[in-house]
Amino acid sequence: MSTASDPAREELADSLHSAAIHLLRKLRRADVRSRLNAPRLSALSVIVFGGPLTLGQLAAAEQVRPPTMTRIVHALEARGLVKKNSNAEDRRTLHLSATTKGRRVMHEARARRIHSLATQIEKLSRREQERLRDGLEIIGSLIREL
Amino acid sequence: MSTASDPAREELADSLHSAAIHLLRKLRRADVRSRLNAPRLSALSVIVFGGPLTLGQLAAAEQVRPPTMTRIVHALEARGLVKKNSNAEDRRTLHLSATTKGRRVMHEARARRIHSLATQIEKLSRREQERLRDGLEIIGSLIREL
DNA sequence: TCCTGTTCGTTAGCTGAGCTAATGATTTAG
DNA sequence: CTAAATCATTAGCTCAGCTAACGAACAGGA
Repeated sequence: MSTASDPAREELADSLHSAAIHLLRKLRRADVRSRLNAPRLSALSVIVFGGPLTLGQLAAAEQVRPPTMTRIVHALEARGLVKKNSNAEDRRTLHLSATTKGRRVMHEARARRIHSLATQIEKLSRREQERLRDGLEIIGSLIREL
Repeated sequence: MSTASDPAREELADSLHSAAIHLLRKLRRADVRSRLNAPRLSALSVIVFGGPLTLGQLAAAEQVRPPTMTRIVHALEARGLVKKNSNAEDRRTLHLSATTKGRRVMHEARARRIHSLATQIEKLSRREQERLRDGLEIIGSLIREL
């Protein structure tokens, strides 16, 4: 068992933190051509795969406050990627759904965005890809608990 | 060997992308008390550990354009964490170095910033921590190649 | 020596993410 | 049927990232 001051654990946390910063900075530039940056692409993905959902649900899924999501959705709507449907059940809420164009653009942008990453992953051995997948699984659960 | 259209690899790239986004969003909030957000803390760390260096070198190390780094350094300087020393060798450049306060604040902020993360890591089994470290190593090399 | 081109950092000006606080509209509860 | 809660938006702030343009300083050749 580790003690509370285990430096290895802090170092681990630190490199995780650092990796996230640098990875995002890289990916941000990798996708200049697409008009979809990381937050927008991520939100659109949730709408595409998560079916119709309200803005509040989307904000919760993306771990963001509603005002932040309002603006992201507005940008997506302005580009014709997302449709805001009023909800007859509860007229305070919206039903967000992806348009056909939204679906297409999402898949294209996603492919572009992760292309450089996938290219690097391709160079890894089968065993290394295994280890990467394994580590990501743990990181995912870590984030969920945060 | 994987083929170029291996969906597993794209899925891997995608979850890496997604993990980075969500992790940073979480950590951003975790550290409200500290006046040091992720980019500033990261830059200060490089200055503390990387000894005196110029703004251009720092920008390169952080994978950011000079104007971006100019503003980050300005904020650090305004808080008395970093000193800009003129360089006699080449008066176009600066020598950036951390102040005593800068070193102290960096260590404190770093500890705070990764605390929630380290707490979660603490809950992982020894084996899981191993897998996390392993995955991060691969992610690190991936980023370097990007 | 001086002129020219290059390099370094800064400034100006833009887009966009994230937040809190306050507001209007609607629904729910009492 | 009024009061409280909930949902999305607006306003207003800090900050990160970029490109373009610029002044200051260096380096090299006529």
